[in-house]
Amino acid sequence: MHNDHSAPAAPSDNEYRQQRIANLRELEQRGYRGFGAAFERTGSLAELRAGFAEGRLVRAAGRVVARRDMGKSAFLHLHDAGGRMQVYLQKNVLGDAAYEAFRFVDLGDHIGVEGECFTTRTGEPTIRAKNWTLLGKALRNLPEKWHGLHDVETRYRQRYLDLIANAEVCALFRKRTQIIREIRDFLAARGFQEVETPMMQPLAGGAAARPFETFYNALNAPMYLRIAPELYLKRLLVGGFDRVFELNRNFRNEGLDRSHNPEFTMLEIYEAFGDVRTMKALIETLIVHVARKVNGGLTAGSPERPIDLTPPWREAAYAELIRETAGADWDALALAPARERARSLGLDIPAEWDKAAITHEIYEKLVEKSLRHPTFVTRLPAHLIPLAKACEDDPSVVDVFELVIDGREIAPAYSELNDPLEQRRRLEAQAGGDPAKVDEDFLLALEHGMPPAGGMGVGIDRLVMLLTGAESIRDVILFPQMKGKAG
RNA sequence: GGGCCGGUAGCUCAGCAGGUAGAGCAUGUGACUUUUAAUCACAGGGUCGCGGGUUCGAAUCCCGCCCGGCUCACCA
Repeated sequence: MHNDHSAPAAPSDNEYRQQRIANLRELEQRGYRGFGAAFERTGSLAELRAGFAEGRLVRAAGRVVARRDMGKSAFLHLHDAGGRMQVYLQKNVLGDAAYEAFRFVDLGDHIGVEGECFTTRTGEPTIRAKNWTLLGKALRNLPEKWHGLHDVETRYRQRYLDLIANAEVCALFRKRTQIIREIRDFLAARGFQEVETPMMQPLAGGAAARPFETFYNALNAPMYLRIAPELYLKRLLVGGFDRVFELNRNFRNEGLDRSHNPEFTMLEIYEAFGDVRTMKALIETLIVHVARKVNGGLTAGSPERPIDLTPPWREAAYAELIRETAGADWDALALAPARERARSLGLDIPAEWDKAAITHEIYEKLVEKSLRHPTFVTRLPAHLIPLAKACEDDPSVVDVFELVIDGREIAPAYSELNDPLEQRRRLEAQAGGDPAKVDEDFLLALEHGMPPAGGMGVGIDRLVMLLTGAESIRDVILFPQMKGKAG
């Protein structure tokens, strides 16, 4: 029992909190409301700065993040999500009572001010406050103004502090929002209909992963959080929706690391009468479009590791990439020399592995990681992917691609299997003889006829990592999963 | 799960051949009506992640645990 499931501890107390509560009481006695009502602003701080005009009367609100007190006058910096503005307080302008009361405002408090715009002799656009009002008292100290908040654990656990202290984090999450909006607009403009399918499912299908389990009392039945929306989206293809997509959360009861969070955002797209080639054209156009919109160009990744998204992207067969890494004679090698070849490439190969397993180890450990710029890997071995159609010229490989960028799988796409009899054989094999694990409701839908279709999944968090240069999935999820804190 | 690194004031960090815990910012008091990392003077502030052990004495050494980061492995 490592995790602490008890109720969170009461907030810790300290001298700063006591001091701030005392200041709050002091302000209340002077007629201020500690936690004020709505405050009509002329604009956000960024808008006020953009529309700055000497002598203009404005109303501004924000968090006090810096304060330079000089006796009978003081400078403040107000801060909001998009910008910053300097405010000048003068005793003879505000009057004695309002000026004195301001002594009890702390860094971190939200205030509103009204006053005229002017420029200081150092050239800083500034509001000369005629009056001020308290909008929300802060009872806790903020991270330090200069060094900011570095502690990674605090940044994730108390993201609001990260957003206050680190402007680039704010900018990254704005970009994430923009990316998702561009994707929706792009797909809508091409006739794709956004749909919502169940997140709570009686069987967790459409992928191979451990699901989170819960219990629905009214039905007296177990339920699972979805690991993929795929089987419901295919039911919609049967129903005649010919272009659908869903952009929402999946849940997988697996480990946590730099590229895995138990809940993550997935885009799944299905196009009736298409196949893997229509998906290829779609994803290339989509990512190029989004990169141009949010990055202003086709360079992605981090400055240390730039990625060139200029189309057309490379397309290469799985076997071809293996030969590039393992030798042109790889296909002809017998098991023993193949094992020796793989070991000579630095891989740890157990003696009992067959050649297909060794080949895939080379792909995962050497080939995939070396594919920095976008590459469509096609014609994967059929045994790896049970839900795709076989290639017509070679039944040992399937008609799919995996889009790999910066060594990470960004989007797999298939020519979807629409043969209900074949689908039943594969699902029954996957269920390992347990009929309760076969999604009969899905098979019933398929038996009513699903058109041929191209389908694709796009890991949105990983796409955001690519377009922002983030190195951890935790940097692109506002509230990433963390272990419970004990001790 | 293995290895390595880390957790000290609200924040950023020093201190670790064992000898009563430090700095900067922030906070408090005082001075200052164009500052912007404001400046000047003085002051307060700590369960050194948690629990054991060794020792006259532990932030420091040893053991266990918690949390985080990197990395390898595993799973998909």
